[in-house]
Amino acid sequence: MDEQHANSHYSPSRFRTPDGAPTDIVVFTITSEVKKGVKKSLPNRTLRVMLIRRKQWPFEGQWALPGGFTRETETVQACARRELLEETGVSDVHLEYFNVYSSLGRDPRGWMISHAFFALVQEGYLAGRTTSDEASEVHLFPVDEALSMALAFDHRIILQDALDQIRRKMLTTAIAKEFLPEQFTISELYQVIRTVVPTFEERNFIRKITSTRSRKGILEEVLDRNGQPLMSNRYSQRPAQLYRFTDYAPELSIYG
Amino acid sequence: MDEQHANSHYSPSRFRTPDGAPTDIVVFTITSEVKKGVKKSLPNRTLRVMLIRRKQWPFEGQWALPGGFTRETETVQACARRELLEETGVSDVHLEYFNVYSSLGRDPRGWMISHAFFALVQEGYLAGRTTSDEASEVHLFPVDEALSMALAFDHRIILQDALDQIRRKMLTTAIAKEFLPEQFTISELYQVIRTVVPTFEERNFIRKITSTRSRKGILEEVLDRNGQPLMSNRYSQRPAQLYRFTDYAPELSIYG
DNA sequence: TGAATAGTGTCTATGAGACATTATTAG
DNA sequence: CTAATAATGTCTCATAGACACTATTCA
Repeated sequence: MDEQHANSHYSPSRFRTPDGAPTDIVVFTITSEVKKGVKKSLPNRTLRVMLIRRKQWPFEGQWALPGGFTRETETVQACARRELLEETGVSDVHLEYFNVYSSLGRDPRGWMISHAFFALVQEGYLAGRTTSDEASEVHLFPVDEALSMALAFDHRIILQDALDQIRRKMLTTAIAKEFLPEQFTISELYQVIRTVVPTFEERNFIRKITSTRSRKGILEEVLDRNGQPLMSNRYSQRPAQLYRFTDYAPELSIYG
Repeated sequence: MDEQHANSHYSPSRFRTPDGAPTDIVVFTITSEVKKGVKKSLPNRTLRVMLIRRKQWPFEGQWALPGGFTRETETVQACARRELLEETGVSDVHLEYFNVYSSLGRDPRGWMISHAFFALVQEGYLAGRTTSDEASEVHLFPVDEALSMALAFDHRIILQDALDQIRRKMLTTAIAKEFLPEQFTISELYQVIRTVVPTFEERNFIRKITSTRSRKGILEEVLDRNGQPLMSNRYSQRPAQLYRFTDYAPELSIYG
């Protein structure tokens, strides 16, 4: 294990080294329920986070974020991607590093420096793994509910930080697309934003987002083969124009 | 060293653990030189980064970012703050974590997961420590120059990432204040922004930044004891109004 | 026809952007 | 007076924000 430390100039090996570099992954998803008894209407959407009930010490029986220990053969990003695949079965989703947690005593097993990621996953991708069975070892909790629970380790803090991050990014980047199909209506987009950031409110949302000049084209209209506007009536009587995100990322500034 | 691992349920201890958790600190500063032969005029400003010449293996003799190994008695943030104080003598400056670096083989000494911070320091705070003596072991390089050098480890990548970060933050937050005195003129602010983000250009900068209604007060005018506007003629014949940053942080959004 | 969502008309005040012009002071 | 920076005048057009109104389709 110490073959790489042969060089006598290497002083840090005289000190204690970390007992592990785990990753913690905050998996967010938005679930949709159709309003019952109503005709075609927009679904009720809920921002949820995936938690796993721990089976062993420490924090046995408590809910915790999924994650695991980084191996010497992988980067922390690769570890997060591997753990996400192992625990949820999903790959090719938005997975982003956001902070490190190293407070003393955060893990009774020893000196653990944890790297926290958030993942944004479509509800459909998690099919089967997260039944509504409350006795399950894996469950999707509404974020508000999860924040009020006694989670393992410092996972409540990590969850809160992750939530702050995706709220900021929801308004300043196009990550809303991670919760939407490739083609969507303006109302769907608005609903997704509001589900993550309840304080967001724009009366004339459709005006602003579709006024090409100012937004410079964050969205573009979807056209069919004949160049005609493509509409959807999935959530409404009257068909609505479908849009998709472009690659354009506007630069934000407080100065102009 | 293993007394905390007594519990038999602790499986990760069977695996190899990291050989260290170093921090790397990208210390940015803006140096000013008065234009010679001119009367009162704005100084030439340069964004610089602090590098240290390594004295031992690995990368002996090459320039590297300051930093050091995290101890078991401190968080990585505390480590960064301690190293910054030890290597530059400064405390109470803006120090911010921005990324983790764990690619395989990035450090020939072993499995090192490095935590990267950037610090924003006023030129005056570094007095004495960074003489213009090229033979010194510590030197402030213009950022462009540093990026073209063969730095130790993956420090060129870390430096580039840090630069991207502060460019983004310069435009979306009030970190410009870290490079300015508490009271400053609009021209000084504009110069600082342009030094960090050369592509930034606003013809009517003073109009936008001082139109209270739109900016909702990022800046406020400094008044003297009699409630009269306080002016400065440090850089100009005609005295200019002094401003300071308020606590207001506008929320940015691509949607409205 | 009513419910539900989609989308437009219209008005005002404000802001962005461009450029010319004036103001203040040192030397 | 000139150099150098500070600041305002003025014009046009776009956008924000508010709110009323019309449009489309299903059941």
